[in-house]
Amino acid sequence: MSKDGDVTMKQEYKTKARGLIIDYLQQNAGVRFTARDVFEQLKAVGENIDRATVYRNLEKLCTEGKLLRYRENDSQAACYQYSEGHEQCDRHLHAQCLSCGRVFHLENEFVEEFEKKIQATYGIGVDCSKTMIVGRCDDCKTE
Amino acid sequence: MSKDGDVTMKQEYKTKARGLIIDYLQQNAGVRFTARDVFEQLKAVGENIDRATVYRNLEKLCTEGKLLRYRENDSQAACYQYSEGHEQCDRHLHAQCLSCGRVFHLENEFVEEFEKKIQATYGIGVDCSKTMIVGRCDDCKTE
DNA sequence: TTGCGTGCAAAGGTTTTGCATGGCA
DNA sequence: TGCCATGCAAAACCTTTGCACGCAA
Repeated sequence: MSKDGDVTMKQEYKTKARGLIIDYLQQNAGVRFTARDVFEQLKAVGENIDRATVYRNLEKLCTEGKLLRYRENDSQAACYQYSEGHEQCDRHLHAQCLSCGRVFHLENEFVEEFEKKIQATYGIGVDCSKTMIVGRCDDCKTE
Repeated sequence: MSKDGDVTMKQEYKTKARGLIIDYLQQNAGVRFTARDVFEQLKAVGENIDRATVYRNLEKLCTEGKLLRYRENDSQAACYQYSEGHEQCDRHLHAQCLSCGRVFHLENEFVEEFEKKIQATYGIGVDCSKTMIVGRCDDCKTE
């Protein structure tokens, strides 16, 4: 009888597919992408990794907190972003520019203050991994 | 030659489908729902409104600003919420409990403060109509 | 009469799932 | 050997689109 919270760690293998996908993340750190992007990029360089494999790996990385997943209003596909040096993305809020797609990590005191006030005023404990502040960054405002 | 920004108002008809959909919104004010929910509820009461018609009407209501549309991380389907008395939803932020689905309208001074600080610190002008703070409300924490 | 809204059907894109196979430890 | 990851194929969903028809103004 095994449960999710099992003490024994699930074993993991280093596979070609996973390696290629992680390479993709690192080469595209800070950039928004979809599962399709990964799939097609790998295909373009002659690596035939299956769609399902891409989805399964991205899902896993999200679960581990290494990858940020979110959805944009105008797109059916989920977006992902990998950020080198931000591997605890479930601990702080994020904001995204809907024009250039960049994601900013709001690791700031006033943001924590904000979360506390939301809790105090509305009784809502904010879930950082599922919240995305959306707007437009200064670089894109002049466009 | 007509354009989107035409001076002449597009004509609108009062139709059965639209009436039924607006009824649904009013009966479900403050509740999160999907296009599918609307479709199935109408079907359940014997009203065979087409899926496409539901989508088209919801889309239109969103464009008019009467309806809030957003996407949750874990669902492929878009979510909608109608709020009686909150017809200027593009002016304040919202927070949603991912357990019960309720949406809270953050019409509060400290929220505006927060938006200003985001602008000042990160250079991002927050778009309220596309942002959803996600978390868990007190009522659902005990569950 | 005019033109918008609807129903219908079909297509397109995204994501998941079951199963057999292959490969790493 | 044992078990996880992958590839493959199919299915499930969500959403959009084109077209012809009906109905309100």
